[in-house]
Amino acid sequence: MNIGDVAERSGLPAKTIRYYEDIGLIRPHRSANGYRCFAETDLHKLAFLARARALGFTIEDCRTLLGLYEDETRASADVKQLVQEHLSIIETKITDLQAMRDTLTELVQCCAGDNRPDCPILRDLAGESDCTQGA
Amino acid sequence: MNIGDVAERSGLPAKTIRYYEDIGLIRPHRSANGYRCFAETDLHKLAFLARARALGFTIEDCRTLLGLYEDETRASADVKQLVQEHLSIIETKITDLQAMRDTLTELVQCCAGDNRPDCPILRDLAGESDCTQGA
DNA sequence: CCTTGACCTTCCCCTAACTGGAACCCCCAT
DNA sequence: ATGGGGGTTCCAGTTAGGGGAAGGTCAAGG
Repeated sequence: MNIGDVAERSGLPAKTIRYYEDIGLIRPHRSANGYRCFAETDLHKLAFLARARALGFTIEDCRTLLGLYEDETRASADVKQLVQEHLSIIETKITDLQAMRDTLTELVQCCAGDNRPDCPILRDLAGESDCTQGA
Repeated sequence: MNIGDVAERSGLPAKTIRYYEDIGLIRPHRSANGYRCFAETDLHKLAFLARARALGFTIEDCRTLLGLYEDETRASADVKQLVQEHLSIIETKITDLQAMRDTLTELVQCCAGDNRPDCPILRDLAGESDCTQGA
């Protein structure tokens, strides 16, 4: 298969696939004309990577996961631990974003949103006041 | 004030403050010796930026917000709209992360996490099976 | 007067994970 | 032979700074 075919079948852009080769995640063969020549196993790996990336794993996590996947003697505990660490990073991000959302929601509710300049959001950012009353 | 003082008082690293000058968010004066010389208004702006950044606004958002803050003829509607757009980006991120979390949580629960190689997480990433049973 | 240490300056490279574009090659159909 | 749609490499840019080098400045102490 050429890169266009695996791109379509894996759902990854060709650019990304070349990048993954660059950083050593995959090693497709080359045809006589210099084109990358992908086997089914390469496509399989790319699909694996696409799914792992979609679950938010970093590239380095993906590298590790791929290594574990190919290691028939792995311990599932190693996989589980990696995933749990990733999960806790995600939980932290969610918590942080929720805090932002809550604050911003409150600010938005306090702002008249008309054509007058008075704005509790800007006052808050300037540290001048709480949201519910004027400066 | 020198940069160290405003760094401490604004909570921003000196590096960040220099960067903000680089990209035109602030314009501190210079002393005769070439040192940046910050007025209270600069410190005020930096605190504004620190708070806006902590709420997840991009640097470009911050630039716009600062412009609105300094524009006495602004309409609060413009501020509100910017914040609402930012909010919807945050909501999207939260939703995405929650979806990842839910999937990963399910996968983790299915994995024995022992020293055997059999791992439903890897099977899932490989697209081989659902989580609750072997391949 | 000299030194020491803390502070400041600019400059350049590095990060993550790609994306866009330029310049060029290859293959097939007309 | 030529046009279009593949493919190739390499370079630069993205966010929001961080790390560190090489060097100027200032105040205190010996």
